[in-house]
Amino acid sequence: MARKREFDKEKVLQKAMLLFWKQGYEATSMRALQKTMDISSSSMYETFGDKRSIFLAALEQYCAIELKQVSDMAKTSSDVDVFLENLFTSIEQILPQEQQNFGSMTFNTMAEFGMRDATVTEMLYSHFVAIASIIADVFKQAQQGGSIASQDDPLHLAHVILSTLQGLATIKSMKPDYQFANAFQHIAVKILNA
Amino acid sequence: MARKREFDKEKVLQKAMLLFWKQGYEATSMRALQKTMDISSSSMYETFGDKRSIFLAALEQYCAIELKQVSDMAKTSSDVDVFLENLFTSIEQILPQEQQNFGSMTFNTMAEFGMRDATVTEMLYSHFVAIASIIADVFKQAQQGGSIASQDDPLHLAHVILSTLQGLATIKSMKPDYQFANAFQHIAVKILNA
DNA sequence: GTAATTCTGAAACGATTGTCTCAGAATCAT
DNA sequence: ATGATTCTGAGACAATCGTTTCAGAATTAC
Repeated sequence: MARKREFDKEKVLQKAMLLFWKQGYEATSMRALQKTMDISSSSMYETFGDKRSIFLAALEQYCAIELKQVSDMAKTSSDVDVFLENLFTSIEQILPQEQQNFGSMTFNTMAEFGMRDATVTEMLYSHFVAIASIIADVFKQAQQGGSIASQDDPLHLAHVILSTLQGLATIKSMKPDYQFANAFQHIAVKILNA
Repeated sequence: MARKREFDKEKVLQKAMLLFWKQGYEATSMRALQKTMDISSSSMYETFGDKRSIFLAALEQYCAIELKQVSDMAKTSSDVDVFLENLFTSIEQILPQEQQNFGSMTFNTMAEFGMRDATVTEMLYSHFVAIASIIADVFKQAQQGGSIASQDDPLHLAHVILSTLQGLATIKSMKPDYQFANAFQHIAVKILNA
């Protein structure tokens, strides 16, 4: 029979994801990708397909990681304040091994792609909705438990806060020591009680 | 003496700005730029310099337009609610002739560049701070006049609301019929009274 | 061993990238 | 008209782009 694949598909894809995340789609060349993934170009094309396919796979992996992270936070957070705290902390390090911050890959991709690629748009939006839905569930329970005062639709609250979070992440990707970061979380708490 | 320049530098630059805004930096080629600006490549390089220089000039023009727009709104809006209304409406059309939405060029550029170019970072951040400062002034006056209830630092409020606004603009650039857009403005009003 | 499969690395494909050059047409002041 | 200046348009530069090919080494199952 045949030789087995020598590299871990997921790990190699994660390296690609990190590069796309850091540099964006257009600024990332196949040669840079290949160097980072540390496999031959032939293996790269055979395993993942062309550049767009690699990007889609990388974006999907990013979404899955982010979704799991928020989902875990929703499960383990003792109350809404802790959950919010975790949410705002999470934008500092989605992947533990990386110390630098590149913002949110989904938001970066929204900004770069706009409506150019229907597949990308669909992925990004359904992911955004999924995350917002998780956050909304936490808010809804908190409303019912009386721990937040706002009577607004929890889904509305979730969308606004998620968007604010992404905005902050984008600013911090450019200005890591952005001095107003703390204000965001403070005001987010107020939103939930207005 | 010499022949005069036949094209309007500002107008040509605006065409470049629109293309960069729509497509981002990397996705915009010099040939596409030249076609859009509708001048010869020689004139292009002689008048504006290389690609990065054109981009910097275009970004500067965008910032100036946006700054003036927000500044005008701050002056003419009768009260905070109207000002907020205008702010949220403005992301639909910064330039009147364009019907499609590309989000905010400054935010898009933040996402695309990150910290790669110190000059770009400096431009973007100082612009962000300038806009936030204008918004903060409106909030401050409203606080003193008693038309908003929040006792938070108006600059903090301004930063959060501006970031939220940019986040919304980014989402709408991908999903123009984003169904939660209205919730943003509604919640923004609540922030100012929490 | 043999046969099957998958790796690598380098080379090459045409297309496109950013940039520059230059001859000639066009426009100006005198 | 003359000379000065600035336009245009086409073409060229080396470099890089995404992608494909292929010979040979490496690893597997029998």
